Amino acid sequence: MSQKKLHESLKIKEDDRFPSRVSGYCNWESIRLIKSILSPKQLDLFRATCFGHFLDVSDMVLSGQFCHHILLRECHVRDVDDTPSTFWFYVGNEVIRFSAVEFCLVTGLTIGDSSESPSNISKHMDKRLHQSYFQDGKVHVKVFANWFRNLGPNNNVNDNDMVKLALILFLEMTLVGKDDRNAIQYWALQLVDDLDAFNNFPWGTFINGRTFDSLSTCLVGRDDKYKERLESPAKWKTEKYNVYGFVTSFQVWAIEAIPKWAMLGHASRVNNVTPRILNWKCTGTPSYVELYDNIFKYKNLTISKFLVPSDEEVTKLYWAGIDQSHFPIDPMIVSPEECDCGVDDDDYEDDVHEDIDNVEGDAEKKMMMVRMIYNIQMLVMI
DNA sequence: CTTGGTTGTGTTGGATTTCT
DNA sequence: AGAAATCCAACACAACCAAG
Repeated sequence: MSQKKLHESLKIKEDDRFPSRVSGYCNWESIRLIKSILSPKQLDLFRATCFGHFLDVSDMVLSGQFCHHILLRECHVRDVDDTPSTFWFYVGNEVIRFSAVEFCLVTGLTIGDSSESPSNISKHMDKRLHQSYFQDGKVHVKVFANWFRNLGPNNNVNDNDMVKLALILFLEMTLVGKDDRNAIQYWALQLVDDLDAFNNFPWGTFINGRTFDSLSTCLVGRDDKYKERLESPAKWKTEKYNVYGFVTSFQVWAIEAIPKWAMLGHASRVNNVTPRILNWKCTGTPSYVELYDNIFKYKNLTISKFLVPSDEEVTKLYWAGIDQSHFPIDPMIVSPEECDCGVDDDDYEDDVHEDIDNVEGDAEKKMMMVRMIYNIQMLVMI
């Protein structure tokens, strides 16, 4: 992969990189709450669900600056046929990939068919939980969390319901990661009443999609905004954005992709199990400049281009939905001329279609090559 | 020790988008 | 069109740290 091309494909040019404050709505207080309120028996039941392993996640402090540095290095890429959306970041002198593969290996959440909309799935289910605990009224995340907190450890909610409500609490506060003034997703409260259906739901696809949407839009247009702001008389010069969704998955992936982060002491390996989110404790929140000086300015940085599942991981249920041939091991770099920057929305669709028509043959060939190389690499690794 | 800068976090008004 | 849901961003504040 030519460095020059990679450089040109950056969504934000090197000279336009800007400092910013970053926060996420992914709140791990849910796990602390659940641990303090559920009985040992209820915790065992929770542990057996699709979110059970998250009980063992260590401290997860978000380093907004670390995430920001990576997001600043996003490349323009072309999606290949039905390829699920994939990020490529130009870090050091190479690219690193964040796709559903990485999300899956980090979180242990299943990737699967999500053709049917979630609210449709639970349409026919009754609203028993909603009615018995909230009289079918509005339930905002904050209200729900407070209600849960006030239950205390000695409540009279039965074991099964307690586990179901805890699942929703974790889903809303941590995985979905949104403003806590928003309402919880009522369809999830219906779905959870059928635990089997809930456990089999492709949460990985759902949460990854949400996280991807937020990560891919949070920087759009912000470099220009930053410049404007610097020149304006506004008192408030700092750029700031919030990331929705499950940012922790992005950070833990980044820790594995850029080993220097852990070497500098910002994260420490506490385990060697699956999924990988259980292996890391995150404590460091170094500044933007410090990160540049110690990590991002280096061109010979050691990185992991993409995550490769271990022998153990390929046997896991959550891995079953992944078809690796759908995930290119090299980005389909798009040059600035082909990118959508500065193109009006109306014209954009047509432009894209033209582009695809022009390069379809090449893209096909390239993908075949990519898949071949990938298969060979996989064989070598095994 | 103080000071000033940077960070994450919490709270909030209000703008924007989506739903009905 | 109007309401509800969702998101943006302006603060305030405490913890931390490095320089003076």
